[in-house]
Parts: sequence; C-alpha cells; structure tokens
Amino acid sequence: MAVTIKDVALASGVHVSTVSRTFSAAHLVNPDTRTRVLAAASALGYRPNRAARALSTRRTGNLGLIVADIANPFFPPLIKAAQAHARRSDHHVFVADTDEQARVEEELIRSMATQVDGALLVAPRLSNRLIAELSADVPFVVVNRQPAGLPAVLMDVASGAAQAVDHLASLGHREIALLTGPRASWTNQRLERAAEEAALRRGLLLHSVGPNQPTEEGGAAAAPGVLALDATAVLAYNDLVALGLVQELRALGASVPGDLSVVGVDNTHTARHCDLTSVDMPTAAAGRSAIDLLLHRISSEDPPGTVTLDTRLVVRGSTAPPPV
Amino acid sequence: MAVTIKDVALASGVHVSTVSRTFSAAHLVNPDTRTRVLAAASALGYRPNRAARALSTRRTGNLGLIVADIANPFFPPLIKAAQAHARRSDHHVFVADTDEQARVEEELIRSMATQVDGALLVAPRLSNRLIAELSADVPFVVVNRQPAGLPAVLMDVASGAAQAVDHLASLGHREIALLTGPRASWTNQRLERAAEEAALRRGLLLHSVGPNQPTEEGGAAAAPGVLALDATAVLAYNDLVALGLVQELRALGASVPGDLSVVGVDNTHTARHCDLTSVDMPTAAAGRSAIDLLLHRISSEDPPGTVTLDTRLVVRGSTAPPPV
DNA sequence: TTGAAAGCGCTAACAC
DNA sequence: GTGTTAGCGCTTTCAA
Repeated sequence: MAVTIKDVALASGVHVSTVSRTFSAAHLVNPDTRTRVLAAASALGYRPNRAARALSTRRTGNLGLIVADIANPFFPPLIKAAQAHARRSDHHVFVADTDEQARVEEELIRSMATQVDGALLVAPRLSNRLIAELSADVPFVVVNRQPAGLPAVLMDVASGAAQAVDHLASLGHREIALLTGPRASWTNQRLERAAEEAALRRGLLLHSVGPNQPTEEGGAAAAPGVLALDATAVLAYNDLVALGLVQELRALGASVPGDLSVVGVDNTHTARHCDLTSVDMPTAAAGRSAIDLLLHRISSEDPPGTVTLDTRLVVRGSTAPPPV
Repeated sequence: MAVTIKDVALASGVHVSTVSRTFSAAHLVNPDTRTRVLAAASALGYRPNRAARALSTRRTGNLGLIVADIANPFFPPLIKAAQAHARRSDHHVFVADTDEQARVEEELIRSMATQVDGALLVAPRLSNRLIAELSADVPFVVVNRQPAGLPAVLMDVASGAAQAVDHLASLGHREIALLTGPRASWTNQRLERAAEEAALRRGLLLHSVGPNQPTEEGGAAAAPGVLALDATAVLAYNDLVALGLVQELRALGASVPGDLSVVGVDNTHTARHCDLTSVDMPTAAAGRSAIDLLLHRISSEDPPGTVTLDTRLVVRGSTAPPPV
C-alpha cells in the first residue's frame, strides 16, 4: 500500500489536516512543524495522491491534448512543447489521437472530461456547435481554428504564404499552382486567401487546384494535373502534399526545381531533410501559448483571448528560377 | 456541477449503490432496474467520475507512456499505436517526454505513480537499479531494453542488420563502415554484434566508427571520418544519423549512392521520403504489444514475459553497387 | 436483488 | 497554528 497523509501524520505527531496544509498551503503552518512534517514525508517517501486531491478540490492537475494524428510530423513538436510546458506548472497531459474522426474526438473529450481541468483541441474536426456544447463541461483552447467565444491559438499561414509567393515572383515565376487542402481547414482558408492576394499584388497568375487529400497520396495524385498547367511553381497545402508531389513529378520525369519549383507548408523535419522550401509553422510556440491560455482560462474568469503567431518562409533547394 | 451517481439514483428511484452496480457489476442487478437506471443515466448525461472510482478501486484506468523525445520521428508511430490500443480497453494515456534526461524520467515516473495503473518505458535512460526500485510502485513494461525481471518488448535490429549487410555484399561492397550510437543503447549493442557477425559471414571488412550522437549532427560530424576510410557503404545507427551523413557527404562533394551507399535504421517517415534504404522497426506493433503486456501484468500475477519483434530491410535509392 | 454504511486519500470550513 | 469534522464520487462489504 502506498504511503498516505495518515502515515505522515502519525510519523510526525500531527493531525492529517496539518500534513495536508503543509503541502497545499504551507504558509498556514508553523515553520517548525512544517520541517518536521516534511522530514517525515520524505523519509516515508510520501507523494500526494492526485486523484484523492482532485476529488475534494475539483482540480485534477491534468490536461487533455487532442490531435488528429500523432504520426503526422506536424504534431509531435507541438505535443512535445505543450507537454513540457504543462509540466512546469505540475500538470500531466493525456495525449489522444482521433484518427481524423469527429466522432472519436467527441467521445475522447467526453471520456476525459472528469479527469482533466481543460483540454487543447488542435485543428479539431468537430462542428462549432458541438465544440460549444462540450466546452460547457471542459474548458478548451483551440489551436488553428477559431470557434466564436473560445480562446484560440492561430498559426497564421498568411504571412508565410505571402513570402512564398514573393519568393517565387522574385525568381521569375509568372504562373503558380496552389494545391489546396480540406475546405473546412482554417489553415487552408487562410492559405488560399493569402496566396490569391499576394499573386494579385505581384501580378502572377494563380491556378487553384483542389481540394486535395492532405497526404503524400494527395500530392502524388495531383502531379499529372499540375504538369498539364503552364505553371512553373507550386505552393502545396502542407509538406506531405508537397513531398508526395515532388516524388511523383520526378517519377513522371519532371525535374524539381529544374522544371518546377515546389513550396510546402509546415516546415516539418522531413522538409528539412528533403531540401524542401517550406513555410515554417511555429508549432512549439503554439503549444506553449495554448497551454498558457488554457491554464489562464482554468484559473480565471477573464474573457478568452486569441493569440496569432506569424509564419515565415524557409528557402531551400526545391525552388529555383523557372526553366528558360 | 457535473451529474453524479447520486443524481442518477434520485432520478431512477434507487439507491446509489444500485446505480454503482449497474455500471461496475451489471449482472448483480435486476434487468428491469438496470434499464431504468441506464435510462436515467443517459437522460442526465451521467459519466462515472474516474478519479472517484480510482479512490476506492485503486484502478485509475490510466497508463503512462514515457519516451525520450516525442519529436524524434521514431516515437510518434509507437505513441499513436499504444494510445489507440489502450483506448480499446478504456484506458487513457499520459504521454511524457524526458528530453533524454534520466533525472526527468525518474521524476516523471514518481509523479505519475499515483495516477496510473502502469507505465511503458521506451528505451529508458534510467539505471537498472532505479528501474527495479521504481517498479515496486508502478508496474512497468520496458521497450527496447531488457532489465532483469521486467516484461519487455524488443525490436530486434539484428535480423534487419544482417539483411542490410547481405544486401550490401550482394551489391558488391567489400568494406563497410558502421556508425554506432550510444554505448548504453540496447539497440546499438545488438546492431554492432549483428553487423559484425554478418560481415564475418560474408567476408566483409567492417569499420566501426563511433559512438556518435544519435542525431543529424552526429551523422554530419562523422562524414569526414567516413570519407577517410576505404569503405564504400555505411550502416548508420539510425535514420537521423544516416540522413545527417548523407547531407554532409553531398556537401563535401561525394555522391550517394554513387560513391557511397548509406543504410539507416528505423525506417522513419523521413527515410521514406528521402529515399533512404533503412531497417524497418515495427514501432506500431511494439506499441500494441507493450500495452498488451502491461494490461496483462496489471491484472495478473503471472511471471512477466518478453516479446521480441523482428526487423527487416527496406531497400531504396540510397544503396547501389560500389564505384568501379 | 437491493439498501445501509463505511471507507478510499485528501481538503476545507469551522472551532479552539 | 492546529485539531475536528464533513464531504468530494464511487465501490464494497454486510444485512435485510
């Protein structure tokens, strides 16, 4: 049996409530008794039982982190940062993967509800209505989506997309293809708009191609369509799409960046290795900000805020001047 | 306030204990009352409070998953699979990242101890002694390490490494460099031995180079040393090392696979994209097996077992015959 | 088959 | 500054 507050009380000759205070409101206890209690506690190897504490305080010290797909390289840096940041305020993090399914997402949230103080929803698939409904049970912070009334952290692809278009224009490209992603994706919406605006500003022709599956397969499938256009450069919804496209283009005999320049979005690990020019998403910073917002929301009645983080282009070897 | 067992009892006109039984030992309650209780429960949206339940049953329904670095592409598929598999038996998973530090690992385990029924340690950095000590508090299953007396899941790189050496020998290579990883790593030990044996068997000369940092930087740093050898092929500790090496080799003017063939280990997402020949590690299967072992260990007194999973080589474009 | 009651480990008034 | 007591939501004997 694990050592409890009772054992510590016995060992240090005080009542359990004094032991409790020593750990949850140290300033209310006499310094002498406190040292005595602390000594006994560490001698016995006492650790407060969080579940028991949660029962009376209604604070579990746990957070939920719900993502669409842990294995998508976009997420791990965010998970890592969020988890590390949460730990600083002594919170543990449940990580769950919805497999991109809204129904799983809902069930996950409901089943976690009694065990967490709040949850981070990253690019949720749920309807706004359902998010609002569930947020009555669990305080949420949403990442890369903006449901009314909820605190959100947004990695705004707009700035990076504009830089990408500028970069391509400077290289001499005149026609660009945009491989769009899921219509419902907030990122996709921002990306489309920003690319259109930037193309207009620079006098480029923008071909919108999509929606595409946000995967390598989606990118590969788009390759023939891209080749059929007169575009000399492509901006893809994310790195997976970009890399799938590059692979298929090369398989079809086209050279990247010789015949076609390709730009991805997310700046994942893989983009770095595959020498893909990409729009960097500040996922780690987003994870930390989201945890901050969540902890703040949990412990205060302030109106929820929104944090918007900028993105920036990272130029690598997949972009070059168009063929002459 | 969330709806509790009490509310359900009131609404269905039975005592709380009957409601409790309906959820935890349904067979002990009259079918009629049961339907009544269930109806009331779902009407009110009742969900059992797991923390409260844990207090009396000493079962939290939570598991811990502790890895060195969530952002290392080796881990996400394992985390994803483990988490999904745990969910099938209604378990939630705390995921935590030790940043490769043994001290953090220990603290994490201790702080989770009261909140989990067991934990998965993936490639732990802790000493065997400490692992044994902590396992008194928390049932463990260890992945890719084999502390005496604990159940373990091993992804045995030996089979894949042998295949890699065979593959290189068949291509005509006679001298191979092995970039080793951390000495303490079980995988590294297996890798070294298997490579040596296979080289001997095939009559190849094996140059062992290392230990290297298990990162891109480690691989890049090893490039000059590799070029100084007469080796025409390299087997690297993992994909990160392999990719770092490839990048640096190319920067130094060497062609891969023209001048030098390179094989990685892990078969990460990135290896697939960068066309790197690599030894596939069955990380998802390992995650599931580990969860199975853990759940079994938690609910039975049987002696702990060990599961060994084989690995296999995946040939891609980073290997070719040696230069003539 | 169901109800009553004690207790899991801890916190939070309230009294002294 | 510390002890007393009730109670968080649930399970689990024990009786009935």
